Amino acid sequence: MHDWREYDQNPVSHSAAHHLVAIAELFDEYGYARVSDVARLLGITRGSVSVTLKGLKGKGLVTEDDRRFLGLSDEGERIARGVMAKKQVLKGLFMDLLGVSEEQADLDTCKIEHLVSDETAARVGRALLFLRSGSENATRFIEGLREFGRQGDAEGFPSEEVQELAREIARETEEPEGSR
Amino acid sequence: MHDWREYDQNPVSHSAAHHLVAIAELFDEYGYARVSDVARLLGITRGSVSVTLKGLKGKGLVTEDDRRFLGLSDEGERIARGVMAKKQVLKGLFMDLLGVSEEQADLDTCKIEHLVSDETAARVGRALLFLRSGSENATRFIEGLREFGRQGDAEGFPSEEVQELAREIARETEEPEGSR
DNA sequence: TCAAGTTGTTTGGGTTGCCAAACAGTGGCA
DNA sequence: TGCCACTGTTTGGCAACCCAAACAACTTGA
Repeated sequence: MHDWREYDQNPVSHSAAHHLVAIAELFDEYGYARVSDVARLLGITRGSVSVTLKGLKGKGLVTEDDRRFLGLSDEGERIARGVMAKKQVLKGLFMDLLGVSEEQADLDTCKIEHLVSDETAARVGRALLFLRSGSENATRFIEGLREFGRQGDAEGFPSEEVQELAREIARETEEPEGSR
Repeated sequence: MHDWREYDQNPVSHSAAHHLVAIAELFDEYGYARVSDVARLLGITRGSVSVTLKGLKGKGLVTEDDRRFLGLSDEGERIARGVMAKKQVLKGLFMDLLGVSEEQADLDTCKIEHLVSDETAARVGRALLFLRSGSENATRFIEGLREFGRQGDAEGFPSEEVQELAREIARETEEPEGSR
């Protein structure tokens, strides 16, 4: 169906995404962002940030002031906002719908935020808006799920129950051979 | 809250996970797996597989026959089954709950399957089981969501609507500074 | 004013994971 | 028997990323 290595064929790498988001966040909070600030926020050295940003400037995603203040181009801004929005909606999905703790949701979304497609993220957003619309259907669903969740075997992963479910889904979608 | 670079502090790398899953899938389908088979399935050279598997053998995840047939140790098997199950439940979540196309769901899950925590994956599994339990709440929710989904602006990502939602979630969870 | 701290850059090193190419071993088959 | 196809391994290269360390160019405060 497609090549499994598409995982790193994204518009920007995980690293680059974090650099862009860091600049956006620093700008939002302090009104400016410098190499050192980005390095501190990301927990890496100034040298690494300096090199990475050189590349991002080359790609036209990051700009630099005459006073060494960093900024984002329109495209860089768009990417950063997209990644930030994806993280938030995924976090909302995990917490509000699935009942995952905030700590865990944060860990999970941090890893996948930049990998999820726009389409899927948009749908997650819609689902979340629906969930928050106060619809009768939505609230009852959540209640039902919470109740249901307390029943199953909560031991480890994957539980036998979940493995059976996984096999079932695999049979249904009938992945053609060689797709991964 | 935690270091953003945890993204690559996983028990096994994305690459290693795919090698293990490939062996499991080949074994399921043909009853055996060799270096060449894995290479063909993953679309990389035999040399690369040879080197990677040397490492996985060293970690005790992969075994080798006297006839050069590959196998998985208990731990390797556990990891492979876990990743495969995660992929399937996430795919189910995206398709059945969010209405994402199979093609897109496949692309998305392929990228994140090995990154999602056991806890979150288990909860996704429970939600999916609930969805398939035929519960009145579940089916009504899906219907309501489908209807709701047709209303919003479907232009690009992130739409203004979704960005607003993201900001809202961010305000609620109130991420402490320096968490990324 | 001048020493001390901060800033951004450069350089050499290390890791992971891929490829291409060269080898060597094995099996079939004419 | 000898050739061809296939298998698995090794080697040198390359591209991302990271760090540590050394620099030069500022601020800044006593």
